[in-house]
Amino acid sequence: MPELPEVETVRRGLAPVMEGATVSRLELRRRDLRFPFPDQFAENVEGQEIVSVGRRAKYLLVDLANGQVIIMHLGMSGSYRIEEDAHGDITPGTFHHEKTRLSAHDHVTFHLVKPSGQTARVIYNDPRRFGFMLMCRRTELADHPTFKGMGVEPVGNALTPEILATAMAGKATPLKSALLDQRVIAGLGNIYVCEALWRSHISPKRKAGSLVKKSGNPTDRLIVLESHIRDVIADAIKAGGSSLRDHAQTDGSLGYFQHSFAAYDREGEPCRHDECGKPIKRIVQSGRSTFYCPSCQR
DNA sequence: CCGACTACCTGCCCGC
DNA sequence: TGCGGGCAGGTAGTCG
Repeated sequence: MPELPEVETVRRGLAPVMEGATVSRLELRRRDLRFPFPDQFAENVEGQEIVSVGRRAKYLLVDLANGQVIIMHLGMSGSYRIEEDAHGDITPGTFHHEKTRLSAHDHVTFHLVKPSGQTARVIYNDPRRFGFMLMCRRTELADHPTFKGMGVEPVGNALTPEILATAMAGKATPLKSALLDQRVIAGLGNIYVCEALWRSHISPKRKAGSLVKKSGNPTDRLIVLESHIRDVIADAIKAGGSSLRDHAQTDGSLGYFQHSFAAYDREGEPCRHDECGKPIKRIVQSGRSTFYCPSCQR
């Protein structure tokens, strides 16, 4: 499911439940997802208060009071759901997990106790198990291999046309591939790259370097693209992300940005640009589907 | 150093 | 109805 807007939506769902709560138990139903869980994972998490739930690119970051941070990635099919007990639901001696109805791909459960004494469970489900959980000290996060060399966020003011120009100057690689490179922009994925290019009327096949002037400055078209990247990400976050296939938010509700797709997954359907209406085409670039309008994306 | 390709894994959808 | 092939939001490792 997840590119940046979906991960941000998940973060916003988890934060109110997790922040300030203490992890009474971390239940691992297998020894690995895509990678083995960290050594002493449960031991390092159990008993800790959760200080905050953050995000970097497509990663969720759960800060613990002991200075460790859990780095979580949802892969392609990961999702979280929250089960909250009403106050007083749990009588002493009752096991929390007796109330949980687990399904086949529920791999991890965070058993939580809020400051009020209310209990809750945050359950990670991931059929394909491309997701993973890592851990490191907060102070070493920036040097962690996962984040070292990672590019800027396409939210806020971090991304600029100049940054894109620097990254793309002289590159013969297709623009689509350059935009998917997490070392340039962190958090863009296949859907939103296609959408941003469509909004910008720019072909995904164009050479990345063709949007940079000889002086190294961004062309006007690159300036347009940069603003559309930020817009489409902001629009998608506002819509609660995109819910494709079985994905849901932490409360089970669905994002609705997929209804706003103009290019992604619309092969053969008419281009939505005014006075175009030509069919959207699907091609494969570096092994992944690209959807675009050959008529008005140049 | 780069870019292209493959592996990882399950489920769904489509055509035969 | 059943089955095989293709495809899916991701990243990391290998190879040229």
